[in-house]
Amino acid sequence: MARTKEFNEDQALDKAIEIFWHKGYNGTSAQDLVTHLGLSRSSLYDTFGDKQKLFSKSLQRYQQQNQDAVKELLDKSENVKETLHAIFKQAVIESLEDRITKGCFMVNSSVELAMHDEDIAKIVKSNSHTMEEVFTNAVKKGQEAGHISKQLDAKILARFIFNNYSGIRVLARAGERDKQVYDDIVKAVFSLL
Amino acid sequence: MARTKEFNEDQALDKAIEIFWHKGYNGTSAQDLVTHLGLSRSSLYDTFGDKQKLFSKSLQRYQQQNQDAVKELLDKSENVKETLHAIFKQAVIESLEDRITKGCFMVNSSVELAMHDEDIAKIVKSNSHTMEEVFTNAVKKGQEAGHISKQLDAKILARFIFNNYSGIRVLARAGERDKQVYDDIVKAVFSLL
DNA sequence: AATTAAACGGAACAATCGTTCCTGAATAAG
DNA sequence: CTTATTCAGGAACGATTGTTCCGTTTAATT
Repeated sequence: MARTKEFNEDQALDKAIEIFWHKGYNGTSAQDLVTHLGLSRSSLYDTFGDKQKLFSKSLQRYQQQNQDAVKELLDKSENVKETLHAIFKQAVIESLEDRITKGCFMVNSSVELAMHDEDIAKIVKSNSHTMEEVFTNAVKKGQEAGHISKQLDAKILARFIFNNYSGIRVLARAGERDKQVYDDIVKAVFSLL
Repeated sequence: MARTKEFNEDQALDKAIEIFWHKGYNGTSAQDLVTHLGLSRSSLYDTFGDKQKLFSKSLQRYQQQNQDAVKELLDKSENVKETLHAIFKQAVIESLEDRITKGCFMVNSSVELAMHDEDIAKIVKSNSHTMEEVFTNAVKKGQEAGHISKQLDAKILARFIFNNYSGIRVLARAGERDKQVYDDIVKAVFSLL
């Protein structure tokens, strides 16, 4: 029989996420991928098809990783407002720590490709939909527990939260390094919850 | 002496804004520019230098056009909160009307290029700085007139407003066509002012 | 009318793009 | 040992990229 695969496909995908995230789709060349993933050109194309498919798979994997993390945090949480606050604080920390500011892979891809690539558009929409659902359920839970104001519907607040999350990631991608700017936004957002 | 210019440089820049806005920097080829601007390759390069310089000039022109419009609206306004609301409503309308969803040229460029091109990064930062100033002054004015809550500092609210504006433009770029989503966000934002 | 500088169309440039293909070595199971 | 499959490496593909150059046309000034 044949030789077994020597590299882990998921690990390779993680490397692909890194470089696509950093450089974007159009900014990443085939040579970049070969160098960064540590695979030969042939292995790369045999395994993933072409650049577009590799990108699509990378974005899907990124989506799942992030959604799972957020969903688990909120499901487990006994004080949803605090957990949401922690999620935002973490986003701020990442935005400031990251020497090469990458923002959010989903936001970046959405801006660069969603209107030109139907596959990517589908992923972006699926992500928005799921995140809205996750946030809505979380807000409902928080409202029932008395941690979050009932002045606005859960869905409205969920969309509001998601919108500010996107905005913060754009700020990060733009290279904002002043912590006070992020903190001010977070403060304003959570004064509404 | 020499022949006079037959095309209007600013009109050509407006055409450049259109196509760069739609396709992004990397997505726009030299041929795209020749076709869309209606200039010959040689005239284009003689006039604007190279692609990067043309992009940079386009973005600067876009920035000035938008800043001037917003600044004038807010300076003239007698009820800043209502004017801000109108600005957001207008952004929503544009997001929904635009058959080819373009989002915001500044946000798009920021995400695509700010971390890889110092010239663009400078323009983005200058834009953020100016918009923050414009919004801060507007909020102050609204707070003094009693139209906007004084619970949060003007600068905090200004950054908060700007962040949600960015978020909405990302939504638009991602192809969101459900008016309710935008309206919900605007409702939440203005419930805080 | 002669001069001069700009605008033009289009050919041509080298470089890079994503992708395919080939060779030979490596490694597993039969 | 044979066979099957995957690996790496690199040559090569045509297409497209951004850019330059050149010869011609155009029009304002002297």
